[in-house]
Amino acid sequence: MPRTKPEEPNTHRTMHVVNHIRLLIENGTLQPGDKIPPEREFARTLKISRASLRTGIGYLAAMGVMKIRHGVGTFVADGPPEFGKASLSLMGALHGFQTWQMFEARIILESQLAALAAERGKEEHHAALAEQVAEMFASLDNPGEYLIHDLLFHRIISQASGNPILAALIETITSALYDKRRKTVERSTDRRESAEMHREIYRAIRTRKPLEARKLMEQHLRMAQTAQGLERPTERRAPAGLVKSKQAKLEPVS
Amino acid sequence: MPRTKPEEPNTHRTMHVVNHIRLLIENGTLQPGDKIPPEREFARTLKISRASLRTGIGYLAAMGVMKIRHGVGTFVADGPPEFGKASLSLMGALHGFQTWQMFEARIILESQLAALAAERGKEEHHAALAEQVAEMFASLDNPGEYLIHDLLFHRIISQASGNPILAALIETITSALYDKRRKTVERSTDRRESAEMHREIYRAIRTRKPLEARKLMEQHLRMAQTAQGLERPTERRAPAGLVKSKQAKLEPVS
DNA sequence: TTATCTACCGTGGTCTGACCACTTTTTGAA
DNA sequence: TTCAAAAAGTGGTCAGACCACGGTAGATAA
Repeated sequence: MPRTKPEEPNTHRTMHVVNHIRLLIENGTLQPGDKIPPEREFARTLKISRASLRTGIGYLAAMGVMKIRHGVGTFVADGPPEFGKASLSLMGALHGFQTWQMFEARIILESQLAALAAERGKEEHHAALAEQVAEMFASLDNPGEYLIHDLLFHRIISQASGNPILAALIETITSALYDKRRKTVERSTDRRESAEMHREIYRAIRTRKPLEARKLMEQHLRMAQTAQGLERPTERRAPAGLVKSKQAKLEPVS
Repeated sequence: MPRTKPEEPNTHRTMHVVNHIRLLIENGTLQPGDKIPPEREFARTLKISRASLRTGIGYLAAMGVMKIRHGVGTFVADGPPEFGKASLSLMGALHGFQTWQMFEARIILESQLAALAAERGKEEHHAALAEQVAEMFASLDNPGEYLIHDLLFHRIISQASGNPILAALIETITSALYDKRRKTVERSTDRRESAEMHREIYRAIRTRKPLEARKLMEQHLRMAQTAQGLERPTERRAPAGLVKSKQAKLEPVS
């Protein structure tokens, strides 16, 4: 009789909490924006200590599934899907992500997203895009306002693409890029040019021209990249031996 | 004198821990694979309770930055960069991700990744790819073994792309897809065909033909998708009113 | 009556210290 | 020498108390 362990109430309380909440979400009991019971009460319900419950909730919060508001309560995340805010930042510190790499990822993803939006976008998306373009033209002299509509424009395209996973990926990268972007002081003429590019993208999407939408989006983003001096450093390939910077070491694929 | 608060030892202990460890990583004190001090000791060092320290560590672990091993210690994650394992799964439950959407994201990302690898791949990557292709041909009759080399092949391409962010994105999606994939019983003839496609992709990368590499990769993945019956459901667009399934509701862009 | 402030309450945040569970290392007996 | 038992080291859980924040209802002032 090697091991007789019929019941195992162990199995990490953390995951117990995570799975429990996952079930509540999957079966519709918990919807985005909903509030979960207070910690003390919820802990009693699950028959675990409040400390363990908090560990599980913290886990979910770290991944952007839950939003905790001190003194108010804990809620299921609403708004656009997004991976943990600090996630990219932390991973960046660990693996030496460069800003130009974030931009490259964004260009690749968002260009494709624009093409998908052109294929699948619905009338409601077209209307929303048109509105944002109009708002952009209306706020050429208000950098803060302009930026908001710029962000919304891109977010609507994400939704119109019909692929929430790609949308979430983009959202994560964009939010990480946002801080740096905000610091850039753009000239009014830049904004005008930018607004017109957005309008062209909108038209390509509305008239369902995926190839053109992709091309325009890529062009737009490359221009934005250049404006912030975030291009990929010129490739000066090492002749023979590779010079490894501190974090450039190649993962051994374990 | 309304408020005299020169020092603010508050600022969420959790983030305090996160930032502290982030700094240790950024300045090189902590490298992937390193072990951090025992909780009791570390907590004393940071002048916080062990409970708070654990909250912070849990946060980092949730995002895949730290790996906790009960009875052994807590370590900085090594291996390929990857966002939290359960992350996609949780987000999927919350926003109704579909399997075909995961596959679509993978196709888009990985095709582009193959193109980048063809542009930037180094000799070491070419060698590693060749080895995996050889191993694949050598294990046509061993599904488990074959799958390992298949995964490694794609992972090496990720590294060769020179963009660790895109690599991390792919890694996350792939690992989420892995479980479903493992269940599929593939025929030996399928594997042979698959292996030959991999070889062609390898050749395109080695001879630095980005367009061809992308095309082949896309072709390969679409075939894999079909083999598992994960295509996008045929678009039967609703005539007038849109029928919204439970999770298909459009985010209101907040 | 209306506006404002303040005290209270509910909720998440932190602390303490004890004990449990898993691994690895050491010990000591066969 | 071998191997099983004990000890040590580390993360996991628990309990209960108290702190900090945000919202709100009642008290107070205009």
